Amino acid sequence: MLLIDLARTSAAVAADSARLAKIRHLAELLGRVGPDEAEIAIAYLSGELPQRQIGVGWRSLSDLPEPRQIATATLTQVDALLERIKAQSGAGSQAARRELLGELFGALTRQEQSFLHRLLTGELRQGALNGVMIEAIAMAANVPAAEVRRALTLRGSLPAVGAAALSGGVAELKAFHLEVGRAVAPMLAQSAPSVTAALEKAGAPAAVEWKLDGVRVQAHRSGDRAAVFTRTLDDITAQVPELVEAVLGLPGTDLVLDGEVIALRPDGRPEPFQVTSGRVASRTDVASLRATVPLTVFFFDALRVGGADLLDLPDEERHAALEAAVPAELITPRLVTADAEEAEAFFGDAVRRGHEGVVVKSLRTPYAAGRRGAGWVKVKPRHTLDLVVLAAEWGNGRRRGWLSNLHLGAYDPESGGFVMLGKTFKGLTDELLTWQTEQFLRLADGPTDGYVVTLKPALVVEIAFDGVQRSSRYPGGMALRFARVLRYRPDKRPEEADTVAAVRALMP
DNA sequence: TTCCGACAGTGGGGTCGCAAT
DNA sequence: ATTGCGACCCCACTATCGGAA
Repeated sequence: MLLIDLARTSAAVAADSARLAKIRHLAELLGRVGPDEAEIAIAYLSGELPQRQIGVGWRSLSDLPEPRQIATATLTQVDALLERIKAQSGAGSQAARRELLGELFGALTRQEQSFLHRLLTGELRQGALNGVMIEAIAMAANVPAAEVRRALTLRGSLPAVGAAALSGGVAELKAFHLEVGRAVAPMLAQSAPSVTAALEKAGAPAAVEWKLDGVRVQAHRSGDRAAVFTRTLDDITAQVPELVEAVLGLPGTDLVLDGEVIALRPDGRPEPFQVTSGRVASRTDVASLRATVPLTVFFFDALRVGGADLLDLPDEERHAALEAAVPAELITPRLVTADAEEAEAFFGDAVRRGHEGVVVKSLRTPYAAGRRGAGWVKVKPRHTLDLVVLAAEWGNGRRRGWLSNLHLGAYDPESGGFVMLGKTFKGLTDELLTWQTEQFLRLADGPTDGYVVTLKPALVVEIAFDGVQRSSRYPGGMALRFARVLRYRPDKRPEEADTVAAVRALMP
């Protein structure tokens, strides 16, 4: 199959806003692809690469050769070149990658170049990723979507699952099983503004567990071997020896456990997320780092214990299996209750201990991997500040033509100026985007045709955020975490905005 | 007919490792 | 030694479609 076939299908998918139409376009193409190219086609059309990452981003893709007129590149040829690019490493590799990219793009037409460029930068923007592709595979292979979804959960790779569905139908899909040592797509949580709201979503009685501000881990043990995976199924076994030892120290020899790894201070309180994140990401000198920034693991779910797959069991039974397999000090603190007041108190206690909040879990839901079902609902406290809009950036995609991304600042009474604390684009409705674009263009303090439009400090906006963290990027040495717009405050003048000192007081 | 679950898109800050400068 | 880039850790929120109610 030719790359141009995929590029044309992608264009058709992007042109139709209806989900069912997108699915039909994708299924039609999958019906034509041969078995040896099915995985490549499925990967590309759901915005992935079979290689996962190849060390090429937006910067390496600047300055590409002129396109050709005739499309001749096959999927196999493109895949082989991407494989060669990925294989480049060491001194001179950037130039070598650039040369191979030139060779690759020089063999493509304009439409193919555009498709591959967007694919490599992760910006396919055709309105179809995994979710839609699952349905398309089901349609093309004439199998139930639920079977495709189940196999994906267990296998973690849609191209592999899709190719199996296309070649062997339901029978081949049913052959996928949980395999110790191969990561399962992790279950995700919805969020709610309060514990009471979360209890309503999950249904009482429910389990309420601490939400730790660390890194999600899936630990596998088979005999005397252990492996640890992240949320995106990356293998981080070598970076977390404490966790490996903890798992190997358990009595069971056939385990898959879900949990969170976090750096705790000697007094037991959690380090800021930045500390845990840096520790987990470090691959050099892990041995000495574990002495200074030790990691602790807290498990909250069990997917396999003693040779039995638990995915389809309700939470209550999985947790019982967890308690039987793992000592209490390695299990996330948890309260089962139907009482909203009791749950609120548990939440308050977790937050006072420095944790991020809680996750409220239905006792009845199976491990619905890879989907944000109402089975798990997270609750976190929310801070707010009134800040001043210092500048705005023009939006992309569906936000093209709108000033979208806000630069936010706190008031500094000493200088009479404003100190930038970060940016946000979240929480804005189309109506608000239209309104603010109009306002910003009136308040522009300089040219409005660049990427950033600087404003006269005049508008105050109420911002919600999760916390203040240390920053080397911003002049005040601090930045907001997960900032989002709640509403504009036309009743406030910029000098009435919150001050730098008030923000500093929120630093951990 | 209305409601709501699931998806995709639109970007945020921080950290590490590596190659280039 | 410093800088830029790619990859990945954490992520919130709105619009939209289409099946559920």
